Amino acid sequence: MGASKTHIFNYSQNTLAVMAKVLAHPARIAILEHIHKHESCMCNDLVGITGLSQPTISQHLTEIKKVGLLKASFIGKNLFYSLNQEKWIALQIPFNTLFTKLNKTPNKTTNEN
Amino acid sequence: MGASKTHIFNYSQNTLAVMAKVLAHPARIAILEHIHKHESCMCNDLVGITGLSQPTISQHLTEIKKVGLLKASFIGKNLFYSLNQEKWIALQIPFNTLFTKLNKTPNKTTNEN
DNA sequence: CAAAACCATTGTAATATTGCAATATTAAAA
DNA sequence: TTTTAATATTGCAATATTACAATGGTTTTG
Repeated sequence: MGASKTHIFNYSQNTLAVMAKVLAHPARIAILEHIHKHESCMCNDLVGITGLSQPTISQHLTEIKKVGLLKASFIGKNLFYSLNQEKWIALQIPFNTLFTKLNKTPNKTTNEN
Repeated sequence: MGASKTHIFNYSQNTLAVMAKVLAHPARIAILEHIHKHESCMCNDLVGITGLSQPTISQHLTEIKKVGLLKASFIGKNLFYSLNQEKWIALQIPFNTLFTKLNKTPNKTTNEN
């Protein structure tokens, strides 16, 4: 069937899965790291750095943009991408929520999810 | 071409991507939450809870097992899965490393990745 | 032993993802 | 206005993922 049955699951589960998917490719992690390290980047840089083709990089950037993690702005004449810090912080919340929840021994007396 | 060019990227990037991929499906998040909440589970429970078929659940469990997040043990006569707490804690490290690294304004004087 | 319960595996189909060549598109420079 | 550059989009091919029916292997019950 191929398509995930997202309707079965709750909002938190689906949201976290979407965020995780963005981090689920090493190129996108490398892109995020590079963009942050250089504060921003003219994204043909990424082609040279990764060795991936320009359309492939563009595609990965689109995936990262889709969840709002990138800000685009002109510096002088060129378009630069930079990390949307607010979104980056926000992204950590569902991860940390799950991390914390599953760290502790569950309390049987409290409610269900 | 369809296959990720993992050789282009470094160990941390590939490792994090693999971990993220495990969390990149709501069913696997639901499974992890359920297993933790009930300490362990007889995994036909998950079929009833999610509405996914038994082979699909089994497949997702295999994915989670592959990264070592599950421990299997017999309780009485039945096979129960439980969360490998050590692995769960360990999984958080690369995520938090990336989270923290990209939180701060990068220090231009320090070294490259 | 036969039936039932549970789970894994296999086979198959549908859809998604990854990647690149070719081709737009857009904006600055000549 | 043409050329150049940077990036986006389209089209296609290869591979991966998701899902389930059918089947197989175990173990427990009857």
